[in-house]
Amino acid sequence: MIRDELRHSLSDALRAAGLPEPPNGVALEPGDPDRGQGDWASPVAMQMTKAAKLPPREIADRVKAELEAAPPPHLERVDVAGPGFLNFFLSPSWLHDVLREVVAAGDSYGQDDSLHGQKINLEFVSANPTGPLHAGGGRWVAVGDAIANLLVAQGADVHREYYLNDAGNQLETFGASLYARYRGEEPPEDGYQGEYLVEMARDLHRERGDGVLIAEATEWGYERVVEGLREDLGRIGVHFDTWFSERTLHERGDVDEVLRLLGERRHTYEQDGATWLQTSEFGDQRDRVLIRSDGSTTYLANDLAYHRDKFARGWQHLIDIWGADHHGQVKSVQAGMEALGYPPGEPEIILGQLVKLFRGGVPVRLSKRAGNIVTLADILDEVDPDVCRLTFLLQSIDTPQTFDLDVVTSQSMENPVYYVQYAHARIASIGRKANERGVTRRPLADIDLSVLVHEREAELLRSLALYPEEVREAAEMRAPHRVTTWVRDFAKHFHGFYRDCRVISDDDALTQARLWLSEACRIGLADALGLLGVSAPDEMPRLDEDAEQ
RNA sequence: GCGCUCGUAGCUCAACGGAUAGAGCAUCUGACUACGGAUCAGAAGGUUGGGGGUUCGAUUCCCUCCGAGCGCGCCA
Repeated sequence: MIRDELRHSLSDALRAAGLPEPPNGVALEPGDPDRGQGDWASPVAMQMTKAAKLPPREIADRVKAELEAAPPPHLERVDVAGPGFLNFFLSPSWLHDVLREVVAAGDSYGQDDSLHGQKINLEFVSANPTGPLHAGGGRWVAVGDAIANLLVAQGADVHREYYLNDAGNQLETFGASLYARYRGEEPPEDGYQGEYLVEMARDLHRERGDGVLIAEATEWGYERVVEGLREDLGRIGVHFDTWFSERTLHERGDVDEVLRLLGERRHTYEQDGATWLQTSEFGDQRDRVLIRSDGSTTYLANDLAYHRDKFARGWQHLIDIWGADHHGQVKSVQAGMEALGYPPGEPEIILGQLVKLFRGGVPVRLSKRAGNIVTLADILDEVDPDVCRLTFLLQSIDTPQTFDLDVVTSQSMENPVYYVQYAHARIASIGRKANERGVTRRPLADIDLSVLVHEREAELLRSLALYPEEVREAAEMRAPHRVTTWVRDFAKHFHGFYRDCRVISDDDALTQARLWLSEACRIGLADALGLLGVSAPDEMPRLDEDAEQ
């Protein structure tokens, strides 16, 4: 990796110049060649002004002299610019090395081992089993799966988990609503009004006839809903390793065990007939109830038992993805786990802002109970899973997403998935064309890459050089949209290259080099799309001629 | 009232504390007798909500005000 080599050279140069090294490491960033910043740039001289008690330009000059005395690979020259930036100008050969690195790594290019061997449990979606997944929930499906992919790419052992809240009174309400429909009555006022329950009741009648009891209806409906959840998730290509039933916790006495442990550790107290947990001692806004005065346990008590079980099953780090509407519970759960003796910050909670659904610019109100829902399945009926996923992965989860059904379901230019996939399909098309003409790629070791000097080619290789670091940062920040941003940018470079640089030509040497460059691009595109859970097609349907009016 | 999150081009969004804040869409102007035109190039578009502070340097960190979303139950 050229970046590491340059960092080492900088460290050596600092030492040789008798200067200390910045405590948080030598900064080195990609430069902008168009602005005369070279291929790489370091602000290290500005970082050191205080410690070295010297003006930044002078530090930079000294470091520059040392760098010239012992130049790093590919170095053509170092400039000192602006307030004291050290700008590295490299010969194009550094980019040719990038191409070789990409091809050598193959499909593992972009992978790293920063989380090597870590056993991580990632829980996401976990929508209540009282109805189908709604459209907005698709965000957690796409984001969760992509984060799992990112963690795996960093060497972690990742377990995807879905928590089924099948022990609370929500399920009872659901059962009562279904039962009411079954008997041809309206659901209770605070029950689930959704149309889907009418259909389910009809099926229940067909399968089991008359005389079904409410408990039986509830179980039948619950199983039916879970089947539906699995099916919807399967359609978008997401599979969970574990579907964990909350009931398990009660049946095994795990909740009682947690209550006993918390009491033993003297973190609980009685008040107003209820049992409270001193979560405020661990940073929560106030204490929380564990056992109600009627003797039942709260959601928090059950959740603590659940997270304790995840650790007991051998996972070293727990990550939950929650919608921002649950942010109020973050501290409570973390405080409870700390009270149980687990490390602070467990589980790690990734909060995502919610999706605002629009149709033709008009907001769509969603409520499972009111029965006015747009489901994920509805979206998948209209667009393929790739479009659905990428749309949810376009932006940071820190910002609320506006998801316009009309825009997403139209094959419009606002939908970047085609743009990116088209780049991949073009590469495959080049391969097909080469075959037709009897052109085959010779071993890379025999190819002279020095003919790759076009600015379009340089752009692609620069972008590929930064890719592994981009993936690592995306994993660290739990920010899959960074990969989306990268791949959109990369696809743009590829389309530009394709336009300006003919791959298959009469120039055999150039053809060979460009075929290998295309292969490196294919590797990058396919890997990034894979992380996002989006397919990388070799062909795409042609748009109709008259589609542009 | 308290807490969490957010505020960037007309719209949707990017930007490890780095140099002249970038893309896409929309608008306008152009481009191939070509490996797939779902393509490419250019123009225009900004007081990064306002004001302070820290820093060599702030969209980014801190404070404050304004505005938005969400949460503040012995619901889950």
